[in-house]
Amino acid sequence: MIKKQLIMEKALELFAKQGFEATTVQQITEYCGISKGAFYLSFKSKDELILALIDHHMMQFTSDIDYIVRKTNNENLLYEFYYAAFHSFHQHSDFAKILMKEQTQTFNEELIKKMHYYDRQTEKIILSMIERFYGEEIKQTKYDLMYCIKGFINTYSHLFLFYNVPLNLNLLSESLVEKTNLLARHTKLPFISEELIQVIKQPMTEEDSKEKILENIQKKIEEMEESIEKESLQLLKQQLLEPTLSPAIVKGLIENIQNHPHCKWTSYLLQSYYGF
Amino acid sequence: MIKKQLIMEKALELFAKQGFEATTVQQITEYCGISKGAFYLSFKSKDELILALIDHHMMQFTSDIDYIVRKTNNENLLYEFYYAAFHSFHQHSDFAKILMKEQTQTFNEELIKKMHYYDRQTEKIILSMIERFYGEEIKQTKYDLMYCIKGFINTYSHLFLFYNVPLNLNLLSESLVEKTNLLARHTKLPFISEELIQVIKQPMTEEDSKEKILENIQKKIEEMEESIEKESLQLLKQQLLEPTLSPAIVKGLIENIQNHPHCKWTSYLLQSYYGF
DNA sequence: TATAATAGTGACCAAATGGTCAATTGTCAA
DNA sequence: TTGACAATTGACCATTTGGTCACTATTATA
Repeated sequence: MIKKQLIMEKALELFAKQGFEATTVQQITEYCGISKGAFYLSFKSKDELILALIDHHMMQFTSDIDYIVRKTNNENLLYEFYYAAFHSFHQHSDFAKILMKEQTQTFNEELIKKMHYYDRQTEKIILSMIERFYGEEIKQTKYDLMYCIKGFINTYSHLFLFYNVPLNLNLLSESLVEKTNLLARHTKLPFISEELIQVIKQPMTEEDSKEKILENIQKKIEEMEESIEKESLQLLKQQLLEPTLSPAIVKGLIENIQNHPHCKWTSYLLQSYYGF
Repeated sequence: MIKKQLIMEKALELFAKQGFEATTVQQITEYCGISKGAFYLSFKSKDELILALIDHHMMQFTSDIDYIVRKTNNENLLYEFYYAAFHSFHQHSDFAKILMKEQTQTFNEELIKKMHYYDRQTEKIILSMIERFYGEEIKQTKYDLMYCIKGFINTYSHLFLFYNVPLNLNLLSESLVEKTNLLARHTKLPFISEELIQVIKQPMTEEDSKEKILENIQKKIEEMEESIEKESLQLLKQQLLEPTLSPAIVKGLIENIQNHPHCKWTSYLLQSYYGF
């Protein structure tokens, strides 16, 4: 299990530097100081490794951003969002680079699906954020605004990911807040209509079904020692199988696991599921 | 020579669908209905093919956009720019897809350099456009604006490149003009300063030296039959070797070759060189 | 028609890659 | 110390890839 982590960390570095396809299993094992066989004890294939990397980091990123957006009050909402997003990209710049590089690549059907899935999650978060922040004001232009925000993050990330520029996160975030406000408050001419969004959404099929959440919870329960968090998870599992608890209690239970470092994604899924 | 074109067209399709690395020479030759040997008669290597593709299309794109920006009066400048850019992307969507996919990939040092080079050209064009259009007004924020425009094009291109959405180019362009105007007229808080741009520009070294332009002109002269355009090229070549003509005449000569389908890039280079 | 020159073919090659597995090494309870 | 079990190794394999070249077909020329 610890070996798995070592491989993931080292491989991440190599993938960021050379790209996924261009990095050989040999290189990875050499860089880890292990044998080829040992690699295949931890991962069934090279593909499984990249998939695991994507999952690990995107779960982290998505739940982090979601948490920030949830907990921040309206006044600093946009700023905190941008700050958190860029901070995360900066801190995990190797992963962010992979994300940029492999974004639209086509080797692996499953990988594409995963990317799409997490992309949708991010869009959902951004959308809920601007709906809360601007309210009715942006009803007609919210999809455009969401796309622009995504575009800003993408474009400006390049600056510090691929050039070694000194990064003033504070200024960057403030600057983008200003731009976002301008677009939100004065745009009259949206391009992305509701129906356009429907067309785009088509390819998304995989929903977070109850079964998938249960599976996730079960896994977490198994790898966790006795604690309040574990008990909360068990109760939440029961609740999913047979609803008996009141929403307040459920929310409290989710709150309980929120801060456990291994349950961020689980709590994100549950919050999405229960619509909190 | 005609074979070369066939290969480029067919390969473009495959690259767009599967990516460069994932497409084998075998697949290309089969798709063209030729033998492997024939492929290597036209291109020294697979790398040379992708390089040729990039050059061909980026020269086209860059000089087209530059021409549009030059010839359009201020009133419709932004609109025409966006329209032309998206129109070009749409018409050569296979190439645009490759551009997106291989954007930040690292296989080939030379390819990266090429991409950077054309990227800088595009930035130059956008910058000159907004400087002309907004004047002093955006002095402090022009680099941010330029990045946002690039970001808009990137972000919104995805919509029609990777999803089959019906495309209303007119609406899209108008919508982006509105956004651009908002950002240009009201942004007070730039992020990208002059010195930041200098840091980024560092890696660009390859300038369009006189020698490179001469080389290009010579090639065009050789593959051209007798015509006004050829004569103009010969005079322009002379002028580069030994300046004797007045600027007005030079400008006229460039004008002459402007419309020849094979001289668009040459005329772009000359205009850049003479600062017209 | 004969000859030369050019274009095109596809079997073949060396190198590299993801993945396997018999053999070796390490661990630890008895 | 032993021996059973698990972890680890790296030589090995099948396959694929970009690229070559001796040979054939076609076209232009005399």
